[in-house]
Amino acid sequence: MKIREFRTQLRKLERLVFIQNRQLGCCDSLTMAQCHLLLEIAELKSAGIVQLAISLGLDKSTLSRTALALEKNGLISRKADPSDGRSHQLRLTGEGRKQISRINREANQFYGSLMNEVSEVDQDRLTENLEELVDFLSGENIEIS
Amino acid sequence: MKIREFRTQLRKLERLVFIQNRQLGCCDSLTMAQCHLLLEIAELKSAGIVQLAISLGLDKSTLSRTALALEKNGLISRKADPSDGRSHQLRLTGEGRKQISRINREANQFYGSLMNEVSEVDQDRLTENLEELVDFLSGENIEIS
DNA sequence: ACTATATAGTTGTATATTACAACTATAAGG
DNA sequence: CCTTATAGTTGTAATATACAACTATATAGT
Repeated sequence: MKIREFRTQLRKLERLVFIQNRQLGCCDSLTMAQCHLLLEIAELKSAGIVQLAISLGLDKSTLSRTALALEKNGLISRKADPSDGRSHQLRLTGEGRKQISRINREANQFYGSLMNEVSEVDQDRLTENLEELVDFLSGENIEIS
Repeated sequence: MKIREFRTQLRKLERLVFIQNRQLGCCDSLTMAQCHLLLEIAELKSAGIVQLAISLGLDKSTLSRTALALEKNGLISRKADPSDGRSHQLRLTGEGRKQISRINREANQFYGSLMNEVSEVDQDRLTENLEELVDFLSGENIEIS
């Protein structure tokens, strides 16, 4: 059984990603939590606090405060949901989109320089490996042949 | 270029691992940092604060305090290094080893139940995939064929 | 329509995680 | 010995997070 080896590697990966995230530093102007939230809002286009809390696996109070910080920084805006008086939809502002570009540029540079070290075939394989792992850890592995 | 896809998946993996770690909860008696440190000491058998700080990628002050907590909980002991009066070697106590067993039992159960969902061949492939990713992200990819 | 319950979000509070800087004590090289 | 390097601790501050209590709005049952 490979579980022990698997777990050891997973811990290594965890720490690597932690350290790399800190080095990338989200352009030095955002905290990590803010950066994660910004990227998630970008992905969902428009979302409320509770929805974001669920999709990031965090408490809604945490998200409420992090979103407030992003709003103060002018990176997102909130708009009352006309169909539900309790809910506010969060969206990127123009400045938010610029920030996303900066984050992407830095991250692409970092991961791009790693990718340049390996062949195109390996690049594809690494990405597939990663997807497979994500599916596996999500418990969405039923259809892996 | 697969970078964008790769990064998206990496963020997903990050959150998955974060949430799963919290659910596993290190047997409800340790914080996550303490759990990581305990596992690292188990791996190194015996180590000083600075060595652990380097191998975990954290500041020595952080490790100093986390180690103190583990010591107070009776999970590790420290012994003055006879060859260097500044250094203290940290080691697991019997209780620490028991805790490690509990952590491993819980984690093996969790990952084991995921592993049971896939074939043995896939289990091996997933572990290899993970190793390859760790090497890639470490920048130790020079010899990947 | 009225009341009970559920949901979206905010705020108060506490804890954990971490880094940086300043410090003490010991080591090692000249 | 004197200077510099290293191991570890302590003070301080920022970040990250959860849980519980709260407000306001929505929805369902009667």
